[in-house]
Amino acid sequence: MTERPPTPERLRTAAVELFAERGFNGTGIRDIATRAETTLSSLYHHCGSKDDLLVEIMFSTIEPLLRAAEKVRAALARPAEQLSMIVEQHVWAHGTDPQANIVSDTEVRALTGERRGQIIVLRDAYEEFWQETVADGVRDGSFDVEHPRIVTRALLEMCTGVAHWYRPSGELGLDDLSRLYADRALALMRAPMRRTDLRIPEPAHFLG
Amino acid sequence: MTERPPTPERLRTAAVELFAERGFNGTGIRDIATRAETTLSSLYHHCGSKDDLLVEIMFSTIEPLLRAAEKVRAALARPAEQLSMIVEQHVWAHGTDPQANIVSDTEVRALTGERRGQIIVLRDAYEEFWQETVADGVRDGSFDVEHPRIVTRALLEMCTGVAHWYRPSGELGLDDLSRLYADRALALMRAPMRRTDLRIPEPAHFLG
DNA sequence: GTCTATATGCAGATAGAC
DNA sequence: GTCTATCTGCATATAGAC
Repeated sequence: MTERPPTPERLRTAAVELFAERGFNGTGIRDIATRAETTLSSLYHHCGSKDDLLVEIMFSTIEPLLRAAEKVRAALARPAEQLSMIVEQHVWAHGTDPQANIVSDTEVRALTGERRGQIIVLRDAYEEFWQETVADGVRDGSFDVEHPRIVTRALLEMCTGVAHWYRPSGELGLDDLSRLYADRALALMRAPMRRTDLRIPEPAHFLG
Repeated sequence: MTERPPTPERLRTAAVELFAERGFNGTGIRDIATRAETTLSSLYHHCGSKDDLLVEIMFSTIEPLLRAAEKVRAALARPAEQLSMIVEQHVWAHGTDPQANIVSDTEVRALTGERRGQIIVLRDAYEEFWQETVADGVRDGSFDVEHPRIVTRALLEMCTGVAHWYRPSGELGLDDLSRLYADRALALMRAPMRRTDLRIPEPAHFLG
């Protein structure tokens, strides 16, 4: 028999689902408590305010991706390998937990003040890994891109979009999908090689 | 001297700005009336309910893009030209009125029932033009894509992302940016030609 | 840790004068 | 067409018993 997860976990899951479906401002704290099969007081006891809950979700979603990107740049040598790897990680993460990633990507505007700033710093640092990787590839001639900052942002948005439509029941599994995106990232950069020419770890390798 | 626009226009502009900045559910109807320098009753008089206002914004934003895509397929012969043209239109529109497009792309979830369905039908019809264009290009050998439906969706999301960061003061004007995206769309499809090899109208040509 | 009950304020929407 | 005043309900958050 499958046990019911503990209350804090149920609350977090319910919040992620509802924030993703209806948005942060479209979700009431009673909705969250009800879906988690507990009470309002229990929510405040475990999670603090509604804002706290959102920040926790965002932080725990973005931070592992940032760490994984750091590891990629330390572990892999060539820009094409690095870019493929961060693309695959990103797509894999967005396909594995689309809801948490939708929330992290779209609800920054619901935050204000210092906490908003902290999340934006995190997100910008993450984008900067992509930017540096592409810039390296342009420098060493692997990539052929005239406006690398713009094209990199375009790539990032293309990969993030996976969270909006991916379903495990679709035509591709998540590993194949990740490789497909990595291959198309190379195409976007007009790189001479294909994804199949590269040997890199599985998407989840650095996301531990 | 610059005249102040008429009340209905001021209300619409204020709603677009606020919905884009704070989201539909994060915006109060009093905020809209205040920013438009009028009153709550005036808002209801001109625009109907808050939902009506959102639907009107979405419809008037998506519908011109849909019509323009129709015209492209009727006016241009080759898939590479068609794809470049719809990419440029899309990027140009998203750069020209980023806020209305952000609202249209992200606030569908705020609608319910029939009106939600109508907007989704419109949006899906629009995406289908992209899908058909890419499919045609794969058929006639212009494009080299294994999973065209997935890659097309990726392309669409990449182009839509422009609304989130483009500012006229940036490194590229809107015409150059549109051409850049069209060129990268061809790269994404592993098409043999570049944007500069094609002769197509200006981005706004079919958006009249 | 979880419950019921409640404080407080703002949301969308409308009435009716001018 | 635009105003002021107001109806009604739900939002976030907390108090205090068990």
